[in-house]
Amino acid sequence: MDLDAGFDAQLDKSGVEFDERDASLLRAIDDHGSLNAAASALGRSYSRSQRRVVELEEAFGPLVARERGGSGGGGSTLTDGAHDLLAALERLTAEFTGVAETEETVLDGTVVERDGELATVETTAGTVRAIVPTGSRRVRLAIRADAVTLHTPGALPDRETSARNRFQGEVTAIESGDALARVSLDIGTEVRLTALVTRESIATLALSLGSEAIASFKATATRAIPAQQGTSDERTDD
Amino acid sequence: MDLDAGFDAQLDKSGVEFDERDASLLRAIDDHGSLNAAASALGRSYSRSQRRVVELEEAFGPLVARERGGSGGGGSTLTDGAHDLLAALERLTAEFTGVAETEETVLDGTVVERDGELATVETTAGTVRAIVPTGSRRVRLAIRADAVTLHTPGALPDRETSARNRFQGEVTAIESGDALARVSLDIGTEVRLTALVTRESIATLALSLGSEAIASFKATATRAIPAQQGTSDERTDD
DNA sequence: GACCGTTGTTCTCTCATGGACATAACCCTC
DNA sequence: GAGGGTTATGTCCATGAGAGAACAACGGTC
Repeated sequence: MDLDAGFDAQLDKSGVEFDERDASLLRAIDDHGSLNAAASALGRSYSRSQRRVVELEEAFGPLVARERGGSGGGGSTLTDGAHDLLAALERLTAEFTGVAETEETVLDGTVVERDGELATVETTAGTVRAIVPTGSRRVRLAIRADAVTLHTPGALPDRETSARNRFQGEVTAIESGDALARVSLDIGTEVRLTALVTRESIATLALSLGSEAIASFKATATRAIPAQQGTSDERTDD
Repeated sequence: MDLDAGFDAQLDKSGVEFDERDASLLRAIDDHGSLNAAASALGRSYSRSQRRVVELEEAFGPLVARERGGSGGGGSTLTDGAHDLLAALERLTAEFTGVAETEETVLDGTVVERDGELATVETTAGTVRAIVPTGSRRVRLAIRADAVTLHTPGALPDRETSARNRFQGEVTAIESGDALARVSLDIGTEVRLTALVTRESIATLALSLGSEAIASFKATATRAIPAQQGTSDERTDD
């Protein structure tokens, strides 16, 4: 399936959403030194852009220091708040991009024990600790490939790390890119557990097809979603 | 700042975007057994909903098995493809939600070496290996709290794990929730490195205020974004 | 064959978004 | 005081999304 994951990131405050379109407007103001030049550079109307700035400022505080009259007619510059806002959205976008591009392993399971937002989930591969939204018993766990750490068997101390979801398995595939590689592990389930690691790590861990490796991932990095009941017939939970 | 991170997840195929609104339509069809009942249950017009289904199917393949005439006049059910699509969007949404809620530590740095998409970045806290988009020298690293693993000092084998970004520091704060806790580490920089771990882990690692701990995180879980030049006065680079 | 509730198709109407344009206010330079 | 380029504000129009209504086609049941 050539199915692309996309998104539209936004920062929300007091019901007003600051999105990528707003960000490009602020950046254009920063670049051109005036709201007028910014709008025309973006091919947007001045009036809408100006009103949007006012709208944003009502929620997010001062963003654009505007000056009219004076030599050159005036101009506008961004406030520190605007720069912070831009940086925040940029960061959020980067994070989302990471998620959208990252492959993940999916395990179905049932919650057997819960302690607040954390739960113990029984899956076909074994028990997993994960963050589970309350109210769901049958869940689907998504484990991001970049959250999986690989180790050599026997080398991992049992009690001295905070990552304690652990599966041992056989390496069934290694796909190498420039500097990164995707390692698939057979952990006794239909689906393979994939880990995204550097090629460097593959060398130092001496990984090759057929070799044994331990994959570990943190409970806090494992998010669960309620399993859709479409196929299953169970609705017995609370 | 009570600034909420939000998003709008969508799956893209052949230029058509399948978003949450489409998902709710499919779910309503699944629930009510007919496109007609689904549309009116959602308060939408039938004609639009019907057209949207056709539009989606042109890109994503058969989604709704429609039957007209017959006893009861007919009805519609979802295909397996539709269920898969729903599950995929649900998963993506769950992932994004995780990101939006997760706190992160930000480090500024400069790229000193690059190997494909992977780069070595010099930061105030030390050198970090991270995934860096090509073309940027000054970057800002975002390290998600749930991607940071904690260890007791000395316990971590040097060469036998694939997580090799490592910082030792002193615990400066522990905020405990029900089952999770946020640990702040002083790693010699202004900003604290925060890790999201289970309370259980805090106990087994014997963490307390003032104790030393090692934080490690994978290069592949560390994404960089080009640093905006706004506040800084350096513009000497390319 | 009539009935019925569904799917399919087409039309008009409304509403929100945003561009295009005009005008006023501003304030420094000349 | 005139000029000039900016911010600020209002009005008109094009576009698209979606509601609503009307009507044909369908294929079981009665």
